[in-house]
Parts: sequence; C-alpha cells; structure tokens
Amino acid sequence: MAARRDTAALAPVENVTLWERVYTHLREQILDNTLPPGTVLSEVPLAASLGVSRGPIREALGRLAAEGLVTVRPRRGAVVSALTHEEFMQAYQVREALETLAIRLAVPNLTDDDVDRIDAIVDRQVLALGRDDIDGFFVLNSSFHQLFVDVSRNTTLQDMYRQLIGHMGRYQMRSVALRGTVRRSVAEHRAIARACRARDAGRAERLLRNHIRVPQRTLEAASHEEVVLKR
Amino acid sequence: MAARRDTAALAPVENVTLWERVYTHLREQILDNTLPPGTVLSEVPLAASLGVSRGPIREALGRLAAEGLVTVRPRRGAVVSALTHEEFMQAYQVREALETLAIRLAVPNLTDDDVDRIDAIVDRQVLALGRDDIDGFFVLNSSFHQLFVDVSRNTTLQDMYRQLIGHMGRYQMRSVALRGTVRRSVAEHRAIARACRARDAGRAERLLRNHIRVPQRTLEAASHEEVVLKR
DNA sequence: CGAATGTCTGTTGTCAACAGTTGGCGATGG
DNA sequence: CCATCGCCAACTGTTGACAACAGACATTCG
Repeated sequence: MAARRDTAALAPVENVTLWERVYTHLREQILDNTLPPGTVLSEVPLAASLGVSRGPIREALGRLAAEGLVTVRPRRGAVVSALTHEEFMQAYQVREALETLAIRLAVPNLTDDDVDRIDAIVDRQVLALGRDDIDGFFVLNSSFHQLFVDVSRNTTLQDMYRQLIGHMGRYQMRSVALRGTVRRSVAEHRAIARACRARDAGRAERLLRNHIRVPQRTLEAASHEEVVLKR
Repeated sequence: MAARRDTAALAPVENVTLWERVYTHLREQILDNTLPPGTVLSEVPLAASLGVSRGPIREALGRLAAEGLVTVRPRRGAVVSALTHEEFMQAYQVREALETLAIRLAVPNLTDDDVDRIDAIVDRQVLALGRDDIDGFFVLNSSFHQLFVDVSRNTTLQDMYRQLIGHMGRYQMRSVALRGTVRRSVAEHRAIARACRARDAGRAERLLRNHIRVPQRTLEAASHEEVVLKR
C-alpha cells in the first residue's frame, strides 16, 4: 500500500497520453545514445516495436524534430540528428551566454540550503573521482550546472537551456587529457561554490564563464574525432 | 542567377506538406495577433475552415506547442498562450544575453556591405519616424536586431533567437512615453552602427546591452496593462 | 436548500486504411 | 560496358471513423 502510494505520488498520472510516453522513451534513448546519430527512425517498425499505432509515433517524432533531436526530410523519414564540430562549438557559445545569465540571476535567489546543496555536489564529485566513476562524475557535473538554471527562476531560460542540453548532452570528451581536465574542473566548481556562499554574483559569473571556456578552447583545436559519444 | 538562387533558397518548393502550410498560417495569425492569446484552437473547426483533415492540424498544433506559442492540456484542447508580465521580463533577460552574444560574434564577420546595410536601416528608421509610421519603425527595429543574429553565423543562436522573438514579438509597448523612447532608440542604434563600422566589438556589445536594458527598466515599473498587443 | 452523483454532449486521443511520392533495381538500348 | 528509362516496393502524408475522457447540466438525496 505504501509502495502504491509512492508511485502514485511520484507520478500523479505518469504521462497520460500515448505519444508523450513514446516521446519520453525515444528522447531517453537518443540522449543515452542507444539510438546514435544517423539512426533512421521509420514509423512502421517503431509502431510495431512499441505496440502502438503510427499516430502517436508521428506526434512524438514531430516534437523531437521541433526540439532538433531528429531531422525529418519530407517523404524521406526521420533520422537522429548529429552535431558537426562547428555546430558543437557554436552551441558551446550559446551555453556560455545562457549559463552566465543563469548564475547572475541565481545568486541573489540562493538560500542557505541551496549553497549547502552546491557544496554537497562538489563533495560527491570528489568522491566519484576518487573511485574513477567517470559517468557518475558527469551526472554530478550536469547537476551542478543545472542547479543555477533552476534557481534562476526564469522559465524562458530554463526551457532554452533544456533544449540546448538536449543537443549537447550526448557528446562527451574522452581524450584530451581527461583526467587532468576533470580535476581542474572540480577545483573551479569549488571556487564557484565559494563565490556563491559569499553571494558574490559578479565573481561567480566570471568564474563560471572561464570554467565553461576551458573545454571550449580545448575543443577548438581538437578535431571532431576526439569528441566521441558517451559509452 | 544570383536572383534565381535567392528565390530558390528562400522558398524551394513553397511548403511541401500540408501541415507545414497550416503551421505557417497559424503562426502568422498568432504573431499578427489575429489570434490573440487566450483564443481556443479546436481541431474540428480549424480543419473545416482550412479545408483539411484533423491530422495536419494536430501536427501543426504540436509544433506550435513545442515552440511555446500554444499550450495544449491533454483532452482539453489548445489555447494561444500568453506571457505574464513576469515571464515577459524574464524573456527580456534572455534576449539581452542572446543579442549581446550575437553582436559579439557578428562584428568580426561584418562585411562593408553589412555595415552599409545597418546604416541604411537606421536611416530608414529616421524617415519612418518623420512620417509617424510606428509600425514601419518597429519592423525596421526588428531588422536591425535580427541582422546581428544572422551575421553571427551561429545556427543554434539563430534557432533560439527565432523562438524567443516568436514569444516576445507579439507584444509592443504603447504608452510609457513612446515617442521619446523611440527617438532615443534611434540614437542608440546610430551609436551601435558607428561601433560596428569601427569594428569595435566590445563597445558595440556594451552599447547594445544598455540599449536593450532601457525598455527592460521601463517595463520593470510598469504594470502589465501598459504592455498591450500590436493592433 | 445545498451538495453529491449520474448522465450527456462535445472534444480529443487513437487507430486502420488509402493515396501519392521517392528511391532503388532491373531491363533495354547505345 | 555504360547510360537511360521505366517499373516496383516501401515509406510517408492524409483521411475518416471509433472510443475514451473532461466538463456541464440536471437530478436526487440528506
């Protein structure tokens, strides 16, 4: 009974419509790279494998296309879209703009709990690094950056950031001296956390901007082959 | 050849699919405020009035919903969405971030022709102002800001800006000493144009940021009623 | 008289079928 | 042997119909 209440409470009506479930399912698969870029998404096989009709499939594909995760060429079907090296760099520039805005807006809103939460994330990153849990590290990294967007209380910003991360989140650096970069990244997070505790928005913004520019500069010189897919 | 390439690039086969035409049609009507916020968009009447089935209507509404121009509550239909005063202010913050990024990226790319084009826009704004053509003024204003986004050559930025303008473009200030603000706006455009001709990205960015913040500050004090719909 | 409940209508969500188009594959001619 | 033309298969775009749900209204019971 308790368990039933939990599931009910966590998901009041967990995705009412069919196409929403299809959309969520496909979106997760794309972001997990279970469906790597270039995969063709034909409606009939999808409908068959998911046990629904083509209607909800079309609706879900339409939403994913509007989000930019798949591209559909009329009469030619949908394929999971990929970012070129150049587009990825451009997305990084937008990310810098959005995140610096986010932290500028967020710092004045930060509660003491929020600041503690930031520190906790960085602490857990150190732990994850200690046991070579790279995947866990990246999850925490996302949480760190997402937190400021959430606290900014700017819904437009939140929507756009979600969309942007949907494009970029699939790619992760593998080579380029990952270990060293990662340690430096944690140190920068720590510095940003300190600026947040001091409620110094300007300093936090400056630190975050430089923090984001590090991989941006590294990538600038690297070829596309060095930016590989997760897993 | 150049002309043919232009028209071909602008409209290769003027909207192949039905739902695209429906989407474009509805989008224009919403942006023109022919369909003001709050209008309910029922599928059957729309399908009847446009002479198509419900399928393309649904697809178009889905895209508009993904873009945020309409909100659909499952089983309750679609409604043209409105921005609250607060959301509008938040959108302005995002716009500031995106446009400052745009001009920073654009200035190094500016050709001499581009600079001439900027001056031409400002010149025409002066003319429009001289004959009290407020609507024309606002169109030119949009062109001015759009130009930097175009020249930035950042497709992610362009997509997001298009989406943002879709949300904000429907609203226009009417009261709040419009005339005086407009004259000041042109002067600021002129200053930005000068910075562009000098290829001074930093100065252009600073001027643009302040330029965007003017209506932002004015709106901050104003109530929502003073931000009325175009026409 | 007020509140709860049952019905009823209008709408959306979903499905299966039809038609048009695209791209590939093979046949034919040079 | 290569290029061109025409057919075929598969897929998408579109349609109309069916079923389920949300809200409104009227009815009934406390």
